[in-house]
Amino acid sequence: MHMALEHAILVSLSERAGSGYELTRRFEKSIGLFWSATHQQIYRVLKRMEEAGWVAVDVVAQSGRPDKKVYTVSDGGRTELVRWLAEPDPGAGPVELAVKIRGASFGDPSKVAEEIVRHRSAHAERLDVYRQIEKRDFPSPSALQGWHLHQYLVLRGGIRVEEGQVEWFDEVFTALHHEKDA
Amino acid sequence: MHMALEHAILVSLSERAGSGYELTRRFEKSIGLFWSATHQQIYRVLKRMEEAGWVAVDVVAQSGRPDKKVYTVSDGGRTELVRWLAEPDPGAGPVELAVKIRGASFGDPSKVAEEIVRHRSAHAERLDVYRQIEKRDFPSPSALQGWHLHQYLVLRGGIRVEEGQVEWFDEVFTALHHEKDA
DNA sequence: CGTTGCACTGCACCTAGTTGCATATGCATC
DNA sequence: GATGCATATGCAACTAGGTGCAGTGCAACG
Repeated sequence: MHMALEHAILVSLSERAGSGYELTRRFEKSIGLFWSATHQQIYRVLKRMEEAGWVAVDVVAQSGRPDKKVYTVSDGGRTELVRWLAEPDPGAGPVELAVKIRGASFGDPSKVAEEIVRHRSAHAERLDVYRQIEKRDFPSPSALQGWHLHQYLVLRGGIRVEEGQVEWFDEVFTALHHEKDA
Repeated sequence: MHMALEHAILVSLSERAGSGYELTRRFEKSIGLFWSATHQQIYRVLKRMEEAGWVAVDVVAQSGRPDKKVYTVSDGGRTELVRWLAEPDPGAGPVELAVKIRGASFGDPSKVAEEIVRHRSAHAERLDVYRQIEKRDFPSPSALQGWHLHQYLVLRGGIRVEEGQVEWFDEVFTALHHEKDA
């Protein structure tokens, strides 16, 4: 699962321009509820993004503080974000999808909805596999002990995670779908 | 979130001895339902573990196939596994905890149960924070549109994930607790 | 006036992990 | 007999990311 920090930063900067330092704070809070990135990584990626022409820098002098480099998404960055939002990514995890959802307004939300549908079915299939394993290997769970019980509990974790994912995807799709109509 | 692949391998090898190749297959399947590791990484870690005296190697000649190196957990490895299973790790994610649960029988299951309780409360707290944000920032979700809607949906994802985690932790704790009595 | 502390950026080094390639054995298949 | 596939191991090079350290500027505390 590659993190695609670039795109998370593009989304965040699209919402509001900011410096590397500010972005670090944001990743510690709202975005970073499920995502973490050190300032180092952010500075490095910002540099790379600047070289790629995805962002523009603006050095801002501040009173009482060192200068800061405020980054803004440039045309190249907007184009890339639109491309990425529309591109199917079978390897994307919930975190990447959350970034796509959060950035949907900066591209085509219906494309994001399509991606959600694809992932919903992938997770539904996996959930099905888990449930079949559960039925086949653990027909009477209350009798389990030791090692077998522990294996069962881990499987239960997988089932709960997938259930949650599928329900979430449904919620997201329904909401995006209704929004389209409005 | 460092993966602690060493410990996952220790657990897997405790269940059954095997070669690097076999471990790679296992990580693709049962364990790797939520965990991935390439053969490269596994070979490298096995080498490191051998040097650390956690595993012992046994070269086995096979008919019709190249030789394989079968790894077994040694005393040093068992000690380390017991230590790791009992050690609290606030930075552990659900994946690491799943490994601990799966390996509980090779250490002290009640210590693992304690760790589960700790994480349960951490996730319950986080869930509470999310729910407060939900109530405060999105009092009437059905009216949301665009960007605000998308932010809300991501928050919903976080809430669902945490809910699932907490429920799972409860299930695990209850099961481990009953097992203790039996 | 010195120290502490925050805002802000950055370098150098380390670890974990992936990708691509190499190599060897033996089977089945065309 | 060649080609391809599965088993089995490994090296070399690369990427992503984290850790440690360092420096600047200014403000507030004592």
